[in-house]
Amino acid sequence: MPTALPAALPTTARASRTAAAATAAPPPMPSDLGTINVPKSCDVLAGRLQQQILGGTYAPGAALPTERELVTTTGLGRGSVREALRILEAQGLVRTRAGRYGGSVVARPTDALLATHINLFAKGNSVSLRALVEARQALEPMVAYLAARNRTAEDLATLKAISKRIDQAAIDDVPVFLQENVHWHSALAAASHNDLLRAFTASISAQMFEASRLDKFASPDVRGLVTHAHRRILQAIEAQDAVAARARAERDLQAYGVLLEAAVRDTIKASAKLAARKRKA
Amino acid sequence: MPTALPAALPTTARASRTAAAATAAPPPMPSDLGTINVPKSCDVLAGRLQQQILGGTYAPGAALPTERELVTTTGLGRGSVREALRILEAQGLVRTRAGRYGGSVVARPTDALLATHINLFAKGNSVSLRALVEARQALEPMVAYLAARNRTAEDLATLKAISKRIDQAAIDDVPVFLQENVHWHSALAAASHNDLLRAFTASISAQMFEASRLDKFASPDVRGLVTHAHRRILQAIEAQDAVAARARAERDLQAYGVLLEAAVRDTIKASAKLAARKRKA
DNA sequence: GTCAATTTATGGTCTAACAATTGACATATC
DNA sequence: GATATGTCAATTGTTAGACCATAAATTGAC
Repeated sequence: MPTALPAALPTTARASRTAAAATAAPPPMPSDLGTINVPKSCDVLAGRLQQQILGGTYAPGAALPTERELVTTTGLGRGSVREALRILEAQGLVRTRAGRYGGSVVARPTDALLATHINLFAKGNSVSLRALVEARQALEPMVAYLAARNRTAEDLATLKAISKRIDQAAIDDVPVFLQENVHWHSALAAASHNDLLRAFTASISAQMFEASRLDKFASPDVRGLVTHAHRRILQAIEAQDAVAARARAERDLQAYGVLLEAAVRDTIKASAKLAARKRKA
Repeated sequence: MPTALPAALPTTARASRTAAAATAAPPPMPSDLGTINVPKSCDVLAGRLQQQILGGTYAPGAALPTERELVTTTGLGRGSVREALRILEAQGLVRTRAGRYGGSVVARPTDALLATHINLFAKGNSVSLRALVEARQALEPMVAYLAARNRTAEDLATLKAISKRIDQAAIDDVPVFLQENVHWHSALAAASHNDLLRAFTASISAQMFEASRLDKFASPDVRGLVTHAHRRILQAIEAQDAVAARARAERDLQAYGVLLEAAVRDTIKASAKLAARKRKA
């Protein structure tokens, strides 16, 4: 028999396998045991380790016990231990390396990982382009505001360099233009010095990049609008005028949203026309 | 020898184990092979399945092949297959059940799961309360705006019910007050009918709830301010006046932020005083 | 018809073994 | 001495096989 583990399962770990009865915890009625939930051993271990990592028992960079140590201390099999480590790895809390002096070390979840998860959520739930644009309209003005307030000289230099590359590419190199555009938004978010907004923005920018590449939404006049908007926002950030930066970001995003909606409408019309032609033939 | 798998690893799966050389892809210089990255078989399988799920090969609700089928079709061992499934499970893309006619079925990543990952990111990177408040200041006005525009009659009824409960609890039941407060923000976000904003808001609300519970930040006057703010926003949402809803959310969040900062300053002062007293003794 | 026992395909878990990886150390070569 | 090269050992990576636990379908008793 596998060694019995104490039953507490951290709530942050993962969704429970069986739906909770009615509204959350069942009241302790006499002889009315609530729905019983038997967690997987790997989930329990992952949850425990997660608690310890977040609780500071293992600082970032510190080495977790080796797999075989975990096997002996927990009484679980190596397979279960490894599954637990894969879960923690997917959460970005550990990094595992093979070889002597290898093993699992505690890590901080990266921006990129959070962006991946946001991406999965959006794709998995078929989040509309409209919702994406709305989220960006919510975030970017605050990002611009904070960037103007908190930017360093280095942030400003980075933004200027990217802006220059965008101006050059806007003339004739659409792929580079779009790519550098993503960089601009990332750099802006970095300048805000707010990790959460930075991660949110990174994910949304990446997704809008995909969308605009697929929908071929980057006509010369849109490119002109974008470069102009960047210039104006950059000026406000250079002057550290937070209120102006926010106002300009708001206005330009509104214009961008209108343009995008028009483009989407056109695309839909075009595909409808195409479908009609197909029906005729 | 383990069966050789074709080498393409989807970029969305996980961070690569070895750092990429310099800036992204190394140019194809003669005899300059880039850093070689040998992925784990479970990561490759997880990536493939992820691609198939997102690509529509398996629709939500559809059953994945059984573990043993995957073992035979991929040539991998069962351990690797199971590790891949744990990764997908952590990403919220599959749900696995034991027993006959059990197995892994494709799922949509839930709000709660995304909130968990945002939570891990914030905790793992020690994101400041200030950053949290700023993110909320960015999101909530847009949420209120959209809620006023998109709310259904049902949304409105839910918000009213919660608002009533908050008013009652504000008088003397602080824990319930705080908990219902989280519900309020969730319901508001739900009324916006924007999945992304809903998930973001849910995570941030939950984290602020924790923070305010720990910091005992809920004095009677703060509670009064909050209930008043909710009433005003609710009125705008009932009237479907999006602009007013946004403006009120903005104003109230600003006030809230100021109050919170003052409270944090007090807490710091108090703990400093305490430390000073300890040094004396 | 209802309920309990049985069946059986599935995931959950452990053990055991070997392969692959990788950093440290020792050795050889110049 | 400096720089390759080889060897070693600890660790993860991976497979194989067995058995247990779970749960839906089926069967059978009443």
